[in-house]
Amino acid sequence: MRLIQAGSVRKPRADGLRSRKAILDTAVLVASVDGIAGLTIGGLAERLGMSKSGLYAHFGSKEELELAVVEHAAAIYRTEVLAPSLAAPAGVARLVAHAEAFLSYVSRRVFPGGCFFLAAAAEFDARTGPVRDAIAEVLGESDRRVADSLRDAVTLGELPDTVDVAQTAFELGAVLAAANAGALWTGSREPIERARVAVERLLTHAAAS
Amino acid sequence: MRLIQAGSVRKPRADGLRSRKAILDTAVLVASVDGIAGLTIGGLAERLGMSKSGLYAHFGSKEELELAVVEHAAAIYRTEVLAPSLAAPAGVARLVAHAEAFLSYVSRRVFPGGCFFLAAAAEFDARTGPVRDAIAEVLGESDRRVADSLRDAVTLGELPDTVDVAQTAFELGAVLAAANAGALWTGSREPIERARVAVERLLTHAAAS
DNA sequence: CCTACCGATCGGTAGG
DNA sequence: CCTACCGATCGGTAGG
Repeated sequence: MRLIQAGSVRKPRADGLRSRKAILDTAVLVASVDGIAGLTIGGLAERLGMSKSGLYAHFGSKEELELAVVEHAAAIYRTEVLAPSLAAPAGVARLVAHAEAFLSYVSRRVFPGGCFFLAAAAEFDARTGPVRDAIAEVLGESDRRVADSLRDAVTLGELPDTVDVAQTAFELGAVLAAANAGALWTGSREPIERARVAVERLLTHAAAS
Repeated sequence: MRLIQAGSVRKPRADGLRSRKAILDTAVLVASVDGIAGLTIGGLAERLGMSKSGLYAHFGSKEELELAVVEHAAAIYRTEVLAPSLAAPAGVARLVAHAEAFLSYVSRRVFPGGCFFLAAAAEFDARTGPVRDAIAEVLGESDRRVADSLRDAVTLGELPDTVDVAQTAFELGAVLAAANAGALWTGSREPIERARVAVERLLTHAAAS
């Protein structure tokens, strides 16, 4: 029995994991600029100075590579955006922390092609399959962080219970996505600052509703 | 002198123009779903039941085809979104007409992959060249329609002159783009309705500022 | 991790 | 508009 699929369950060596990480670091950069469909095994291998079959030693197929790339990008997104906001106190403070973390992540160009998951969502909006599902999971986590924080703010009495949580979450998400798109398209920081103003205005309006 | 580039200046026959239109109609549909980079001469030829060299009779290169596709999509966008809003009276009415025309265009799926130019902007935000420039031209026309209408509204006394035109235009654009992205991603009409609510709220806020 | 290969498809061209 | 072709590159595999 042990021999069945022995290759896929065997423990990778330390340098195997290191080279897997090196591959994914590069793949995530390429995918953020050229799109996930823009990833090619050959192109990636050349950038890394290894052969195509060297890549196939780590990922059995293109789709496995794509999934690993999305998971690698997810870990970065959680570290850069979701973790910092969770460190802030629940409610309005966490909502503001989320917006600030997201705008910082966009303007620091953590991914050179802007927010990996907004780009991926646009690329995969007409497709189905495991890659789309993995992208949806991360987008869902981010949206839930916003909606949950709004609900917490109501529970804590920071916002009135007349606030439309889903509507406010939609508008906050719209403004953050537009900051990303605008910063990429124009190359300026203006969209980032406009998003800050809009978030503040949205929260002021929610507080007065 | 007349013989130089005689081929490219000769007058196309009527059926040549008809088949060119048929090619572009199909190409625009494909590009809206798979992206402009997802267009292939071979794939397009097969869908149209013609040979690859048949396509090269109309477009000398892939980039020429891409430019023609963007221009064809631009004509549709002007007809569906920019023309209807221009028919409305200047000011707030034209602004509302623009938003309604855009949301209608998105929810009627004039392009099956959603707004052609928002998708194209995401795809080309890291590139340079004539295709990006053609996309930028259409996005600029649309943004100008919003900003001009806001300024007209101030001139007409419909909005106070304390309104921040650029900031309001940013927020309106954000909400319309989010309606497109959300409708595509979720497949529901909810983002369209949320955008309507947000536009109304934005205008109410601007009127009271 | 490698070399060496596979069939399929890419954009594009020659010649009609 | 066509057939027939070009070199390059795609994802993937055999065998080491």
